[in-house]
Amino acid sequence: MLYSYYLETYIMKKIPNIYNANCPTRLILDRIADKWTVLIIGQLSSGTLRFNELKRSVPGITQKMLTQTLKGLERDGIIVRKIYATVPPKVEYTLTKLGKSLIRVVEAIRTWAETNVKDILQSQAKYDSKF
Amino acid sequence: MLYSYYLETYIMKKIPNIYNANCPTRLILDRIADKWTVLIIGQLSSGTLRFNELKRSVPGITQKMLTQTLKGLERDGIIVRKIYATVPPKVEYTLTKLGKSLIRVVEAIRTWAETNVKDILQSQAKYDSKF
DNA sequence: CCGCATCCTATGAGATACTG
DNA sequence: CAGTATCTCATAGGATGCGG
Repeated sequence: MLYSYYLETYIMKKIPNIYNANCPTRLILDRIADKWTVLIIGQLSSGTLRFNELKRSVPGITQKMLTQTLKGLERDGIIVRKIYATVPPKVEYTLTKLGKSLIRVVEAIRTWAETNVKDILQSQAKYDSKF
Repeated sequence: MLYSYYLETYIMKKIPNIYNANCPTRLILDRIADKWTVLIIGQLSSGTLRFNELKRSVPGITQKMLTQTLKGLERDGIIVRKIYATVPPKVEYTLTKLGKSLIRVVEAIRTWAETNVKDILQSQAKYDSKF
């Protein structure tokens, strides 16, 4: 079941189906579109961080959302979680190779966004002024 | 107010602040991460379509979400809306130049997603099997 | 044909309090 | 320190019915 999309498209040689909720593009969009994911990856891009270091470096994030997002990222293989059985406990989060390659994707989006933000904001202002 | 981010970063020469909700990257992520936006842009990439043509070509979309998404895209200057004062009414939607350039961004995401989906799904399966 | 208005529900996400 | 658990509220999104 987990592999249904993969089976469909890669093994059975069908074309990717963007309308499928398991479509890779949708999978990635849903992940990076998350409110906090990009911020967390941004912080980890400079190196390993502990839980509370991350919490402090991402302004406004709650413990719940940090935990939740980190779990999802670990599940996707984008970060690794290393636990030290010390007192007090210590947990480190590091980007994997996969996670590091994701930085470039976000950069591409940022480049497009920054070159076009002026047009978009102007279009929005023009649209809104009609009402 | 609408231009606050733009003023801050481009006119006042400050660096982009990804933590600001008006940050261009966040603006674009929020737009393309929308459940339907990518699908609609995908359909329009092959040419102009009418409202009900779009509705039929995007399986599962409701009238509400189609209207809502199209409005947002028009507001952002990504599509243009042309109304024909006929009976029955006819409304056509077409990608703007800006909208067409967005296709390439989505393609970049798709490329990354498709090259890495296998690893991600395997990581997820491995993670889930632990519990 | 192309919507808008309304109601309803599920999920997302913040605040708060508690534990190994 | 690094979480979990629960409560609550806001929003997104689906279903349905009406209107120009």
